[in-house]
Amino acid sequence: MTKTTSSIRSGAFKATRKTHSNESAEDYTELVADLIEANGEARTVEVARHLGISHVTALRTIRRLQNEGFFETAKHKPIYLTAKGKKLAAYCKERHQTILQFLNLIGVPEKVAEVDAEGVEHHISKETLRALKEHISKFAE
Amino acid sequence: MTKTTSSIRSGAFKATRKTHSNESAEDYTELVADLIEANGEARTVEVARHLGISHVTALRTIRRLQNEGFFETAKHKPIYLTAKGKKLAAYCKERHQTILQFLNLIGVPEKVAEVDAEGVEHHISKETLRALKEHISKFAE
DNA sequence: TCAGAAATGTAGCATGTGCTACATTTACTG
DNA sequence: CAGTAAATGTAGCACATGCTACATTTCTGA
Repeated sequence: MTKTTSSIRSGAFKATRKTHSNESAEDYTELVADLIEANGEARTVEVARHLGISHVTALRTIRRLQNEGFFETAKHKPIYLTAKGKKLAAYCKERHQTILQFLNLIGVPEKVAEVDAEGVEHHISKETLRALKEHISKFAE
Repeated sequence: MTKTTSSIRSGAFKATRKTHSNESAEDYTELVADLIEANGEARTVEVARHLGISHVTALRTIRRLQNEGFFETAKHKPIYLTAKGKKLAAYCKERHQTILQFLNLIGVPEKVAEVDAEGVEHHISKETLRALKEHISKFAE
């Protein structure tokens, strides 16, 4: 019994780590989409302000995400979303709303729900999202 | 309207980042508890195997968590949990079970549920956990 | 128009987490 | 009890993300 009775589920941990590396893409694209909708454009300082980080960190990450094809931007210019970025932002926004709806449904206070949704959303698979939606509809009857 | 119509909710992002820094403590203590329960002791290589990472990475993190008061260990010796570590592990284990129960309840396939639970659990507040439990009981009637 | 404010950019540092390669220590087995 | 396998440890690298300090560019208003 050297193999341990608890099964080795390194797969789940690996999956979580992989998801982590996408979190910034999800947060940034969604935020940039919001800023564009609200202001017509998204600027680095605004992104930094909303995320509560320094403008330098925001700048560096925006550049990385630009290289990865989520943003289009140029020196001293605003940030725009590519098609890829828009798609991701739309998906994230909808997922975020669904999670908030669900947390609201089960009676989680609004402020707590906002924080939890922010942390949790990156780790919700399409299957779970679908299940959540169905579950919500049952109650909306 | 330079302030942006969308409210600035940097608080939620900050909270998520803070939670992130505790994720390894949660994963490691829970895993070490499982290993001790199964094998009588926890060794670095086993931790590494279960997490799907190299033993070097596991070693370094275990050391950090030892400095932070979660583990007791010594060179070439097994890893044990401090009272602080045991408390955290127990809380995490129960939370994990609750989340799995909930995902099962709404019909998420087992394998997907395992991955989602692993990713999500670190971001579930006490309030949401309580709400989840109450929600589950309603259905268990 | 031009000076100061705001935004952007660069340099350089820290921490956490991932890796491989290699060294040493411990444990097992013939 | 010696030799090898397994476990542990060290050195040194990478990347993502956080920071401050300082430089440069752009915008804005008197």
